[in-house]
Amino acid sequence: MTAELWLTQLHENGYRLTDARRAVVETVEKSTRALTPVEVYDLARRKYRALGLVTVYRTLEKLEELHLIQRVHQPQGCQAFISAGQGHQHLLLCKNCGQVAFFDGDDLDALTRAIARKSGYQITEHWLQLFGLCADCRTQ
Amino acid sequence: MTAELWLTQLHENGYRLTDARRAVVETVEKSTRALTPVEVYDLARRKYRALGLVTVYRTLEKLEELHLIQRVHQPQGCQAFISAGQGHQHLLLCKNCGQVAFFDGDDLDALTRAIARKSGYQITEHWLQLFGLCADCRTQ
DNA sequence: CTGGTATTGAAAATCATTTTCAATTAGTAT
DNA sequence: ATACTAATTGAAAATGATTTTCAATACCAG
Repeated sequence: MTAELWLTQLHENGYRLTDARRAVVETVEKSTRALTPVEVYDLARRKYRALGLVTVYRTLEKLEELHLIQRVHQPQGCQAFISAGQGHQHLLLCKNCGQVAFFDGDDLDALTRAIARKSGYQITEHWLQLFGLCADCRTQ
Repeated sequence: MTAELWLTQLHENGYRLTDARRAVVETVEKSTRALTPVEVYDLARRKYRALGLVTVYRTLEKLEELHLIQRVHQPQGCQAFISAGQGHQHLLLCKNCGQVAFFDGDDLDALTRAIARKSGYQITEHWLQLFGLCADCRTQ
């Protein structure tokens, strides 16, 4: 996924392409760690000085709506966003540097079925997130 | 876990027992769905009218610190708390009524090891949360 | 009972997010 | 190209959640 593709997605969904949106998209798309709206604002203003924080919020909203980014939940807070994975993927977060990796192939079907049987719940969704140290932080 | 035990825990950790804290503890301990600070405030004020919202925040903070409650992350927000499960347990949330159930016995070791190998991360923690419909909501 | 100190609630401060609004601008139709 | 028009913009104000400040109160050890 490149920034160009994200912009195309926006355009195809009826949104106009502006310098403000380009700056936000390029910033978020290339980040390998989750960014808060203010962090996006600070970084994106290097590309487009006139950018307003409100526009960052509004652009993030649209990107989330198009499933191009996703919110990251962490003990310290839940305001940060990262580019979304492809298909059904989960997050792996480095507690030290904040680096985000994706993984798929989680097969929780057996677990889910067992829990459903015991609890009487009909399970429709799951959230799984792993925390740890990335390869770089591990060796330092 | 009863409200009395929570109060004992607070006392044993050097905190004083007050009417305000008793009202908050009794409210949160007996709830089967996650409550936001304002919800706790509204409910607890039925027991202790003079309660202040600030005290609710301060008491929730202490209960979380003692691992008697835990924050619940949901798509609509992450400000709600629920009584914590025993040991290593995960949450199962009803999307309709908000009812919370706990489950344990999640064996994610095999999955975790596989992800660790592929990603190079050293995995130290995981968050797993299931969503669905509770038995009651399912049949309505 | 008493005294020292943790705790209280109200008000103000802070921080994150949303709304309002007039000016600008992207992109379509000419 | 040019003009038009609705979407988009940033600033300021409003809102909502949470934290800090502070003087008054009340818990509880002695």
